[in-house]
Amino acid sequence: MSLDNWDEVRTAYHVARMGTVSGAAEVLGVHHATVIRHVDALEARLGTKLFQRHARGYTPTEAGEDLLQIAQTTDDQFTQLAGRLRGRGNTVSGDLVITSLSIHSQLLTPVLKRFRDEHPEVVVRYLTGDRVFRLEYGEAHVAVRAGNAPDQPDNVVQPFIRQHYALYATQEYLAKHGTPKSEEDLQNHYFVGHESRENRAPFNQWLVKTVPAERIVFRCVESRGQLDAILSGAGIGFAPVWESPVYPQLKQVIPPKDEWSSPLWLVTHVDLHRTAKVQSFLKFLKADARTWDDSWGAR
Amino acid sequence: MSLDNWDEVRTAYHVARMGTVSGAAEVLGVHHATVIRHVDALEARLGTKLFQRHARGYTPTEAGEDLLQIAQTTDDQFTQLAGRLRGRGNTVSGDLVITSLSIHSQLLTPVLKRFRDEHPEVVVRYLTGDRVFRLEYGEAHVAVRAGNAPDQPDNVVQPFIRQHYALYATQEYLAKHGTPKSEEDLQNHYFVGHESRENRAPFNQWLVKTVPAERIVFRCVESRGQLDAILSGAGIGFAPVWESPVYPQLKQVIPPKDEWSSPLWLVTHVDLHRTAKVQSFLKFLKADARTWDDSWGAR
DNA sequence: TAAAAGATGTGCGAAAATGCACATGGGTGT
DNA sequence: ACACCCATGTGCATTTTCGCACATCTTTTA
Repeated sequence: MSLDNWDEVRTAYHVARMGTVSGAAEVLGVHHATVIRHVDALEARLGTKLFQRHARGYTPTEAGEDLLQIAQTTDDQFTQLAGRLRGRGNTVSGDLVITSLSIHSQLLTPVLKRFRDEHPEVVVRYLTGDRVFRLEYGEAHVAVRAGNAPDQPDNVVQPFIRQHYALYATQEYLAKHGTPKSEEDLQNHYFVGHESRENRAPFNQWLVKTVPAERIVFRCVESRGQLDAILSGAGIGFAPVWESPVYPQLKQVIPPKDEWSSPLWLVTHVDLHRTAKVQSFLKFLKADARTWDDSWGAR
Repeated sequence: MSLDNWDEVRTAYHVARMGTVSGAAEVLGVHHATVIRHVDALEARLGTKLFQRHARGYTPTEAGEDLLQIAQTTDDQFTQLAGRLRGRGNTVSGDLVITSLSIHSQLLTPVLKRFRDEHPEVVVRYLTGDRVFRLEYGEAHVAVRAGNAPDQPDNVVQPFIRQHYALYATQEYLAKHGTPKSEEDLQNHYFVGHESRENRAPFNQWLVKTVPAERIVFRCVESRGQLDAILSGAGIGFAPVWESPVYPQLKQVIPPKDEWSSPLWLVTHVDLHRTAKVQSFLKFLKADARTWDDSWGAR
């Protein structure tokens, strides 16, 4: 059995430090009767006299000196802790956890790097993966989500950018199968697509609707896998327009259409949305994003 | 401003450890509503979210993790402290502080040494000096006092031994001035006595009454000084009978009288009197004292 | 799919802790 | 020696805190 009342320890600590009940009461901002009762209760619980009572005040016994020393370090540590925690609320430091689908890694990583350049005391943790990291469990501060606007109750959702898609193929593929002359001509080509026809991405819906199923010859669940398939010359497929500059071998077969694009959302948990760290990052991210549209020629 | 409510920290600590409010409430033995209110109050005071709330429980934020670590060590230290303090009440260990006048040092030191042999985990601190160390201020556990029975309200007083005094002189003095044949013959000798005629020691009162003032030629305040004066051959004087074996050059001029003797008292503060350590020492001391009377031939 | 289990969160009555006033008692200084 | 000052200690009224019951929501299981 351990000490189950830390406030009484704190009271006894101040009594030992001050030497008098009255002095401790003043420091603690409580009535001296409260201090007496705390000390009495603590001594009764421990079965040990902590103080020698006399007319000049309370003198710590051996046990009281022992407690004084322990509680002194505790008080120091708590003071430091309170300083850290209070400061943390209004400073941009510590971990900044961002999450998104793997496909957005190349888009976000440079921004994260630049943000860290401006805030060196921040440790960026960028979580990507198949599963969606949940803000409710404190797994991330900010999430970048695609598709329809999320409507989780405790999430703060902001529109980020529209993600424009176009149809790409490699030079190698086009040399072998020719370049589609028109959209009708697409029916004679081979495609890389999503494994499931049910996928809600707008360009996937368009593909399913436009092209015969047997022409979608390479299907992946992961966007990254689809990109790899296109890069290997397996067929024509969708890729974000911002990704094409990275792969010179990709040729744009059909330019982006508005109906293919899907919005990206910035999502934060309501508890963390107001913190300086998150606000600072969101502001930085949106400012940075404004420069993207120009360089890609996307709206 | 620091953390002024350690119990709330303790509550938050258990929440962080358990991961759920309900779990923490069970461990703490309180209602889960209390836990929620503690955490809310602590977060409000700190201005920082400590936990991410969700349907599965409370997940610590960065700040919560920080608090968890600090409070973990605090809990460990308090547990150890409680163990030490609880044990101390019933075991014979730690400091044992004894005080007496300097004159009793040679009497008590051997007993203290033997007591420590039986209780090696005890550290004996033997305070002697001119001033009386006060039990009320926790300066000592046990005091050996001479004279009338002390009647301080918070002190537990027990009779110890009677201290028998006799008149001594050195061989050298007796060779020079002769040995008193009778008590009347004392008037022709020289004496070592207390500086003040008012001193309440019974043998001093007897001396003042029996011997002309001009025959008390060497006067000291300290008993030790008087003994040194006798040893130097300055005159005849009183010394405790138990001290004579230590100094072979001392010769007993007149054997002890009951009216010269003064009682010694064992005094303890009421708060410490019941502790095992003090009780153990008192018992040991009284048992040891029973052997003294025999060897000194005193009653 | 529906129900059961377990978690958080809130209004209200009960209980406990607190503050206040006053008594007591020793220490200090004139 | 006396009075004043400061500190401890206690009964009582008040404020605060706690526990209970119930509502709500999510996850899991039948």
